[in-house]
Parts: sequence; structure tokens; C-alpha cells
Amino acid sequence: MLSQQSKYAVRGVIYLAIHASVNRKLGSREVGETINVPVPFLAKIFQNLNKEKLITSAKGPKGGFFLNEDQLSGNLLSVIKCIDGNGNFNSCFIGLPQCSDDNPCSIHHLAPPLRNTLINELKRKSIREFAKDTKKGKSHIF
Amino acid sequence: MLSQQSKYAVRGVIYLAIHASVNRKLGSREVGETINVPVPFLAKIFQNLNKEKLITSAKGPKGGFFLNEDQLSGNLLSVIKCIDGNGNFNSCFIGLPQCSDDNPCSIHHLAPPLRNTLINELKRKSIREFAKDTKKGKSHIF
DNA sequence: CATATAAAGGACATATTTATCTTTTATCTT
DNA sequence: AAGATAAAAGATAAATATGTCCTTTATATG
Repeated sequence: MLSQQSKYAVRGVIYLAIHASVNRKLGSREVGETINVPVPFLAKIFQNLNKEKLITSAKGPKGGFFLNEDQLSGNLLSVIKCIDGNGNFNSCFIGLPQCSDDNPCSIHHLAPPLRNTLINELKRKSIREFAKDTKKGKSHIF
Repeated sequence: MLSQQSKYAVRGVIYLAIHASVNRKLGSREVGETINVPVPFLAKIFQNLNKEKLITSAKGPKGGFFLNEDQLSGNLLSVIKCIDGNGNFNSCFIGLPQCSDDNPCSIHHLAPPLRNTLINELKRKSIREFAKDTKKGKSHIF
């Protein structure tokens, strides 16, 4: 459902949300090594997230990545879409290009309700909230 | 969520369920061309499904593939698992190897209930039923 | 039995995704 | 201003998934 890349993105972003801030920017190296994601690959991912202003970057010494308050209020769906596009989420479960509610595939009725629930939750819940839950020990990212 | 291969498999199997029988076996060519799946690729897929006795094959003239009564009573989850293994379905949504109910990832609670609903339905409903619905025009496979 | 047909099997080719490396650019610190 | 640090950018490499081809094996039919 999610590409490896957007899985890394989700984990990276949550990690930044918890551990980084304007005063404590984190490099791709530090993040990648702790959450166990290939460092140069994560760097690329962060680069793309930064381009779409989903995270903030700063060059030079004491540089690195973090999420500002605005970005912490964002959601994980944007992160996933930034990396994967809409394709993976909206596409037909068995890969038919013309599959729709009007012209459904054999298993069309199964997927969308579930997918929509997931999407809505990924949209509704802020990154800040995800970070908070993870911090509390309710969940983990590595 | 499903690989291209298992998407093809699902569509191919439903097509066979509708149009093939012991007395009317269909070749990968005929199936592939009508449902718009690369023929040699579909042949490979059918080969694997046959190995696991999810479909039946016969060599020689008038040979081809079909589903017997027993196989029609089977489910699509077996088809998907035969091609993709368990990995794609059971794996953590954000790709953590040790993710579980006891040790959940940040978004663990979101995915499994949905995934389980889907899995249960793919297990409960027989291929025969899927074929029937498709035949009725309620849905399509190409 | 000979022939034609179609699957089985395995090698090969292409495309896409994942991962790495190197150079350039920006910026903080002294 | 000079040096060090870290991201940006783009080229390259490796791995995996997708797709094709060719030879062998089995079998129905004349």
C-alpha cells in the first residue's frame, strides 16, 4: 500500500516531530542511523518533503531538519502523498484503470470503505498527535 | 497492497471461473488477450497457481486452464497468498519488522482492523460467488 | 504412431524502485 | 574573510519486480 520510501518518510517525520525543533535541528545521518533507514536515501526523502514545505531544513553548521508549529499541525497523508502521489491510495484494488463506484470491479465494494477510513484518520489526526502518542510509549517508530 | 502479479492472478482466476470448465479449458493466450494482461506473464502466474492446485491445467490439444468444483469453492485470499506470500498483507503499515499489537507502531491501530475486514471477506466469499456477481454484471474484471 | 497443440520450465530482457556517491551551494563560527 | 558543516542536486549503482522468449514435456486426435 505504501512504498518503502513513504514508510521511511512517515517514520522520519514522526521522529523529527518528537526530537527536533528550531533550536535542535537534526541531520539525516542522526535520524537515519537511529530509526534504521539508509542515510542517503532518507536525505533524499527529507529533501523532497522540504520542497513541499512539509518539513523545514537549514544548511550549514547546526543545520538540519525539523518541523515548525505549522508543520506539526499537518497530517501524515500529505507526507505520504508527497512521496507516493495519489496513485497507490486511490487506485483499484485489482488494478483496473476504469474501476469506479459506477463501474466497479469484482472486489470494488470491499476496499474503498476501509481505505477511506484509513485516509480520513491519516488526514484528521495531526503529526503532533502522532508524535505525542509515540512519545508516551503508546507506540514506536523503530 | 497487492503486487501487479496477484492483481493479474485475481482477474485471471475470476475469468476462468466464469468462462472455463473441464469441457472448455482456456489457454493463457485467450485469457490474457481478453482481460488485457501480458500473455507470457499470465502463463507464469497460472503455472504457479496450478502448482498449488488453486487452478487445474491440462497439456496438449484442447488443453488449458480451468477451476474444478473444489477450486471454485476456494477463496481469493489463497490466490493472493500463493503469489505474494503473507508479507504484503500482514506486514506493518510503516514497515517495522517487530510491529505487533503488544508493541505497536505509531499508526498500528489504524490499519489492522481495516485489513482484517478485507482479509475476512476475501476468505469468506468463494470464488464461485465472485464469479457469479461478475457474471450478473454487478462488477467487471477488464 | 505421427503430428499438432498447449503447458512447464528455465534463461533472458526491461523497467522501476531502492540505495549510494560526488559535487555544489548555503551558512554558521571563529 | 576562512574553514567547517550540512543540505541540495544530480549522476550512478544495485536490487527487485515485471515482462519475454525459447526449449522441453505431455497429450489429444487423426
